[in-house]
Amino acid sequence: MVAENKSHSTVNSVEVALRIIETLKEQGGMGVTELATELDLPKSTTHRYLKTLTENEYLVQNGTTYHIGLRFLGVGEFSRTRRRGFQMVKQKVEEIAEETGEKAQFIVEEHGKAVYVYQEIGEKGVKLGWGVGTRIDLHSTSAGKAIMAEWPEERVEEYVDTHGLRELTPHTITSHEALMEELEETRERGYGINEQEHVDGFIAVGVPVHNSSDTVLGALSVGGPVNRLQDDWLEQEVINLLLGMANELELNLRYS
Amino acid sequence: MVAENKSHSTVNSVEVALRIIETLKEQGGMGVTELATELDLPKSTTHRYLKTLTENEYLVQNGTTYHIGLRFLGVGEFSRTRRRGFQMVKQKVEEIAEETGEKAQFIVEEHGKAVYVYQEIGEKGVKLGWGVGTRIDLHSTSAGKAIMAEWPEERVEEYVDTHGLRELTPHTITSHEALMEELEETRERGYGINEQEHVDGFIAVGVPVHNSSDTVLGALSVGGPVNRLQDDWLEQEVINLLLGMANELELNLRYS
DNA sequence: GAACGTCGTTCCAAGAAGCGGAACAGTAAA
DNA sequence: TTTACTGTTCCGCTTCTTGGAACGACGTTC
Repeated sequence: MVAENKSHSTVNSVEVALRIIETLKEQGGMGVTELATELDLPKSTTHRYLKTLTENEYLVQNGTTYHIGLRFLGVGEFSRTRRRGFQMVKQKVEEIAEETGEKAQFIVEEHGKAVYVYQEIGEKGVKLGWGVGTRIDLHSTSAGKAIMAEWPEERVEEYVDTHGLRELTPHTITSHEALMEELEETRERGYGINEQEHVDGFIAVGVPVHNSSDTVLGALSVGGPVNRLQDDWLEQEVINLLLGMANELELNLRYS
Repeated sequence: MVAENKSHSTVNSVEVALRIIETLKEQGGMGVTELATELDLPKSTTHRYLKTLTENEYLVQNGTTYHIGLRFLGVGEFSRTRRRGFQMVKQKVEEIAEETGEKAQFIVEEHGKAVYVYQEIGEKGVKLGWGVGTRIDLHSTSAGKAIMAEWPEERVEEYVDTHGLRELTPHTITSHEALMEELEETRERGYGINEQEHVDGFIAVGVPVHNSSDTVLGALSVGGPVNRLQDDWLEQEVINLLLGMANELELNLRYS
C-alpha cells in the first residue's frame, strides 16, 4: 500500500475504519464479503476491522450483517450540545416550523460545509431529503450564504479555491465574482436567499446568528416548494420571524 | 505495547482512535499534550491521531484545542433512522411528553445497555441528566426491565453473567432471583416500574414495543420526581397513555 | 528584551503490529 | 450429498505505526 494522496503521517488504519463506517452509513447493513469487495480489501482484513468496531460497541452485528451502532448517537448528540446556546436553538427551530408550517433548520459551517444541526418539519413541510447531520455546499444554500456573508473576503476566496463552486441547478452561482456580489447583497439586506440554486423547485431564506463575540455561529433557515413560498409572505412574515428568532438567540447568548 | 486483555486480532490503532473520541466527548475540547498525558501516549502519536481524525473531518480544530466534530451527528442520526418505524416513534415521544408534562423517552437495548434513542422533556420535566445517546444499565430502569421481560430466560442469565447487577441506589435489584421475579411480575402486569432503583427520588414506568415479528423493538417510558408521579395518576393515566402509544406503534409497524 | 517554559508540529530509524493468502467452518440451496 | 456461498481463524512476511528527539511558535516572566 503506497502513501497515496493524503498528507504523509496519518494513521492509515484509522482511515480504513472511517471508510468502513461511511460505507455502512451509505449502504446500510453489509456482510463481510460485501464490504470487502466494495472497499477493495481482503476479507480477513475487513473482518478484523468489523470485529474491532463491534467489540468496542460502535457497530452491531445482526446475524451475518454489520450495522452502524447507536453509540454514534451519543457522540453526535454531544457534538451539538457542547456549544452553549445550542439547546435553545432547538426550541426556536421548533417554533419556526410550527409557525410557518414549512421545513426549518439551524445550520452551522464546519470543514467548509453547511451542516444541518437542528431541523423540524412543519405540517406542510416536505418530509424527504436532507435531515440532521447532512452536509451540503455553502454557496448554494440560503443559510450558507448568510454565513459566508459574515466572513472576511479572504476566507471566502479560500473557500472557493478549496471547494470550488459546484453547479447543482441552472440557478447555482458558479463564478467567483457573482458570489462576491451576492454576498454583498446578502450582507446589505440582512438575510440570504436560495432560489432553486440547490434543488430545482426549492426556495429558502436564511438569517445569520451571531456569537457573543462578532463571529457568526450559524444560520436559521426556512425552505419549501417555490409555488408555496410566495414573495410577499416570504419577504415579510417569514423573514421577520427569522430575524426576530435570531435576535432572541443572540441576546440570550450574550447574557448567559 | 502488549496484547493486553482484548481478544487477539483487533486493530489496535482503531481502538486508540476510539479512546481519543471517547475522551474528547467526556472531557470536552483538549490540546495535544493534555490528551497525551490523559491517555498515557507520546505527544507525537497523539498528534498523529488527532491530525488523522481532523483531516477526515471527524474532529474540528479550534486554535490549539480539538473538539468532536459534527460529522458524528450524521452517523448518529443514521443509526436511529435506519430502522423502519423509528421516525414515528419521535412523534409519539413528543406527544407523551406533551400530555404528561414529564420526561418521556424511547429506549432500545444494544450491547447489553439501555440506550436513549428519543427523548422529549415536558414542561414540568427535569432538564438535567441523561439525554439522547446515553447508555445505562438495563436492570435498574423501567424501560430496561420492560425489554428484558420479553427475553427468553437464558438471555437474561447471559446478561447477568456478563454485566452483573450493579447497585446504584439502595433500591436497585442486585440478586439474580429477585430480578427473575421482578421480570415475571413485569410480564404479567404489562409494564416495567423503576422505583428509585437507578437514582434516588426518581421514579419511572415503561412499556415494551414489539416488532412485526414477536421480538421486542424497544420501550417507551416516562419518568419524574417521586413526589409528583403519584400512584393513582401514574398507574392509571400514564400507563394507559403509554400502552396506547405502544399499541399504535405496533400496528403501524405491522402494516407498513 | 532576553531567557525561559510550554505549547504544537515534524523527522526518521527500529521493530512491533497489521496484512492478507490460504485453509477451515458453518449454512443454505441444488 | 454436493456445491457454492457465506464468515472466521491462522501465521509468516513486511509494512506501517511508533515515539524520542529536535524544531518552531507563542506567551510569560524576570
